[in-house]
Amino acid sequence: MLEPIEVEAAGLLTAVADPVRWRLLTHLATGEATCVCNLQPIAAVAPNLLSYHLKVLREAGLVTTRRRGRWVDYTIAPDALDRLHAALPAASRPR
Amino acid sequence: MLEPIEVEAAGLLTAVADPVRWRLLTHLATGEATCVCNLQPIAAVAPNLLSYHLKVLREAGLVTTRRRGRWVDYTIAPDALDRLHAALPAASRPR
DNA sequence: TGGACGCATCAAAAATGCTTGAACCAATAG
DNA sequence: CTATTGGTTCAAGCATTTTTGATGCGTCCA
Repeated sequence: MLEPIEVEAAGLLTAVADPVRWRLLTHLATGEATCVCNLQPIAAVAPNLLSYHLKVLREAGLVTTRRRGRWVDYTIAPDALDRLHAALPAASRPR
Repeated sequence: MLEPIEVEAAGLLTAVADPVRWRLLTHLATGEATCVCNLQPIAAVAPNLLSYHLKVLREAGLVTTRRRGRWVDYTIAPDALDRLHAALPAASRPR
């Protein structure tokens, strides 16, 4: 019996529970839009693999993208950090 | 190049990024020591599997155990929730 | 219009994590 | 002692993720 809240929580946490994605999100946490080429040295993985990890963050709703000419800028979602903190276990959660 | 802080963070988050362990920790978050037999209905998994998940939480330092007769009580670590919040990505983290 | 650049997608391989069944240990009860 | 109860550990199977190499797609520049 999997409650919706814990599926949501576990899903969000899974998205950041990876060193590469954690680094990416930590960098984006400044709020600045950053093109993939500038995220490359932060992720320190192959380009296609970086794409994969960004997709995971995107599908978790933690980042948004916007094409700018040849580049694609990634931006942290406004509520991303709040949602992550809310996803952590906490005392006296209503069941 | 994996920095210690992100290994620690990813490790902690991985430990809670599982529905069963998330439920366990959420229950323990009240601070009450609880024997495995009482955690059983919360986890809703086979006894040995519950043991496995508790071990993961234990090795992450999120819970502690104490034997009481035939039973083993699990308690959330005092700093567990703080450490989890600190493990989330945040803006302007010192590099 | 051809080529280069930035990035995404795909399928298959490798790694990791979860689950299961059985055996095992510690503590109490009979 | 022996049996039972509460938990743990182990090895193997299964599923999900992560990684890799190749290919494709949109945009810009010459």
